[in-house]
Amino acid sequence: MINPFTQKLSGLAELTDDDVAALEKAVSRQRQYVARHDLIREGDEPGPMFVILEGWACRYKILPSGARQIMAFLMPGDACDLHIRLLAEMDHSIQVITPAKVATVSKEEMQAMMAAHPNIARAMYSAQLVDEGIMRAWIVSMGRRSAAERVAHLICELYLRAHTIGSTGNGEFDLPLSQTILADALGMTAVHINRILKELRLSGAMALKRGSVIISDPVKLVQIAGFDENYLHRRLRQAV
Amino acid sequence: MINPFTQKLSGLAELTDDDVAALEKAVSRQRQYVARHDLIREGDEPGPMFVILEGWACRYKILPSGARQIMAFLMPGDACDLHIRLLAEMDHSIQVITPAKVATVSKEEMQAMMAAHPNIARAMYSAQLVDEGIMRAWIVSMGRRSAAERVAHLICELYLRAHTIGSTGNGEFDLPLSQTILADALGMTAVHINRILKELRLSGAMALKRGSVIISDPVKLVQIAGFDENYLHRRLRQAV
DNA sequence: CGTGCCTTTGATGGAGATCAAGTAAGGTGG
DNA sequence: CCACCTTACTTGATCTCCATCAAAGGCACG
Repeated sequence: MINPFTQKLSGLAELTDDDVAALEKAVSRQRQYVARHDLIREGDEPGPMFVILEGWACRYKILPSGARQIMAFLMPGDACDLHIRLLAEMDHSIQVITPAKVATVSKEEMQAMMAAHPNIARAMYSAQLVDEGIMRAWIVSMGRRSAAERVAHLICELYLRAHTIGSTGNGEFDLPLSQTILADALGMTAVHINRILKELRLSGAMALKRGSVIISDPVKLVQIAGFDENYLHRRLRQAV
Repeated sequence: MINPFTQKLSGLAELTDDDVAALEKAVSRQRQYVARHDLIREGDEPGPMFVILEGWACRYKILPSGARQIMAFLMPGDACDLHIRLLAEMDHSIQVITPAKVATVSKEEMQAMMAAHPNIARAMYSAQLVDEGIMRAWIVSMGRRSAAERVAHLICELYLRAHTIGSTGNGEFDLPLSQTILADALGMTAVHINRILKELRLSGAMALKRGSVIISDPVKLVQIAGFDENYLHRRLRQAV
């Protein structure tokens, strides 16, 4: 089974066998973490780049009030923070949500690999652009979408992202997020998320169960969310 | 008078005279735009990189409902979208807010400059990381801060950003944003922004007038906002 | 077989949207 | 210089969405 990092990047640029071999080698330094382990905390000095291989993680920040805001979800294949070593300290924390297997890639390894493999560099840059697009989409959701639209939009996004790493099956996919975590990501309370989920379930659009989502009516869900997948850039420019 | 792009990048990496000369040359293809001109629209194929030299711009998206969400402000010195050519189409639009002078830098020029001037490359990557930090901060604001906190936080951010390009003077700075635009950026209505501004004015923290802000009590404003400037990364790592 | 965490449901209050005017300031043409 | 127009700002009344508080049930895990 190919690793999800390679799988994701191969969707962002043409990779040769040589490129693939380099990627496989790059993620060979792996560690297993228990759920809720912080990979790095706000204020820490950035270290190596993390690549999620199994499980989910998130970027988050705790406010003085104690409230938490999740700013991004990281799923298998996602890498954090190319070039992060340029900064003196992290402005947010990264935590594993589920038990997770994570690889670390040093700055030197990364630089060498990107210099020797331009396809990989291109894929990494595209991945970063997509991540920025996702952040912008989150800003739009938080600013101008209702609670139900926000939930539906997030589920659409996560479904497509899971799809590109091959972890979906006919309208269903694993979503190891508690309602509390969804609330922290969408800027709501867990109680309200719960009501919205009930609403969406009754509408027949989707149903969230412990650990997985069933998208019973994809068309309706997309319609509720006002979802346009363009920001995920699944269709990239051919010749650059 | 040195151009603001050079000024901003020189705060992000040590630049030699040679680097500065290259930057000055890079932004020599300039054009003037009238207020509200779209530099590029959602769906367009990405072209050259834009560098704002005078005036302000913003990234935004229009929802099916007609609502607008602004996702970023661009002020003099800010560049848009390094590597954007890797994507097939824009997932958002960029519009000039005021009359503005904007330079365009082709992908080839940019690549040549970054290859020949590693300091510039480092500064550009740092700038991109800061921009990502700003987006994350916006997500936090939208998700977990009250209207007054959001406004105060944005003003703090814009003040510091304006400060690094030298366009502030003792607690006052130019802010050419209408209340409608602030509303579109902060996910509120113009009416509500107006009330919040009144509140902030009466509290003595700050006052917004046509075209400029007076920060009468910086300590109070920072306190209202819960502002921590770490995400702007004004202190960068020395040796990388 | 508890004992926590997570989910579900109800009741109530508040922040902010919406609707509806009205005021002030700048721009333009006569 | 004045009448007109446009754009931005200000204020009030009402309504909606979502947060908050409270409590009970369910599921997983030790």
